[in-house]
Amino acid sequence: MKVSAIAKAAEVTPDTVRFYTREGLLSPHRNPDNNYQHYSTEDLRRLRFARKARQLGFSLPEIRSILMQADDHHSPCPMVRDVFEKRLTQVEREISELQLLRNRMKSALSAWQAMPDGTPDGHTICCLIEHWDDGDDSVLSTTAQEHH
Amino acid sequence: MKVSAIAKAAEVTPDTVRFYTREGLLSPHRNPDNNYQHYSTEDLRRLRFARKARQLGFSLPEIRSILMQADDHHSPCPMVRDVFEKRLTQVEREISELQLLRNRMKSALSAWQAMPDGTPDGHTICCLIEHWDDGDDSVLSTTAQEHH
DNA sequence: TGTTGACCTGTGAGCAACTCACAGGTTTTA
DNA sequence: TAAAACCTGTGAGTTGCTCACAGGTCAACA
Repeated sequence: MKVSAIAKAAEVTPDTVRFYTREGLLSPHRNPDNNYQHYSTEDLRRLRFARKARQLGFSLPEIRSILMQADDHHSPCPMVRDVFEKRLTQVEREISELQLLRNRMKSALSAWQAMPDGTPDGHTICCLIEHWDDGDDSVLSTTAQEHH
Repeated sequence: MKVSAIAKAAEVTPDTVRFYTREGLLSPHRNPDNNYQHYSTEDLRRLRFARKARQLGFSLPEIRSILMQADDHHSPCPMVRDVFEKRLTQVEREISELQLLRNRMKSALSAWQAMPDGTPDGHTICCLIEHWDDGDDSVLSTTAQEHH
């Protein structure tokens, strides 16, 4: 298989395939005639595995070490269970932080219903935000940093 | 105020202050004697405003344009209401995607209770992940990409 | 007066996981 | 035979910081 073929088979872009190859997750061989990469069905399995693992929240370095352990005929499963549980905890924390944020946004929004827009007068920039009481319990300090 | 002073007053690091200055959110003047930056209380207000807006999920470009509108004596509030509502929608979508992920992780975890670890045999990498049925409704495709 | 330490300066790289653009070589199709 | 569609690697862009570096400035103490 060439890049586009394996990419289509795993439902990713050719760029992602090339990226994973650079990162050492896939090891195609090269056709000396035209310098093209050739991917085996083994590579396809690895690629699909990597995508599944990504969906479960594993990082690329984590996935790489799982693959390398498997290459050495060591079972990566205990490590997987471990990282997986840590990730689950993380997901639950993210959820509750986002729920907190949502609640605060909703109450801000309803508080704003009553407020006029106002024009900046040199003392206030946007009253909506400045007068928003963030009730900071400092649990949220790193929350909203990673949205799209 | 010098960098460290304004940073402490707004509870951020001096690096963040310098970064925001580079990004044009703050406009200190410079002491020609020693080349140091001097921040006014106006800058402090802007910095605090920016942090509040960040907590609410505004991006730096968004914050910059709010500040610029305010500098021009146009009220940024209508724009704020607009972006804010879009952001709320986004937060709610993120929450439900994360909840979906959490549920799938939990059921995977309990399914794994019964499974042995197994050693890679060339046909399987890590049975835990490979045998995980992701039940992909393609709503999750971009979900787990932005954690820590 | 010297020197130690704490501060300041700007710039450039690093993070994560891609995505896109570029310039050039190859293969397929009309 | 020539255009279209593919392949190659590399380098930069994304977001919001954070950290490192090399060098300049300043206050205090011996």
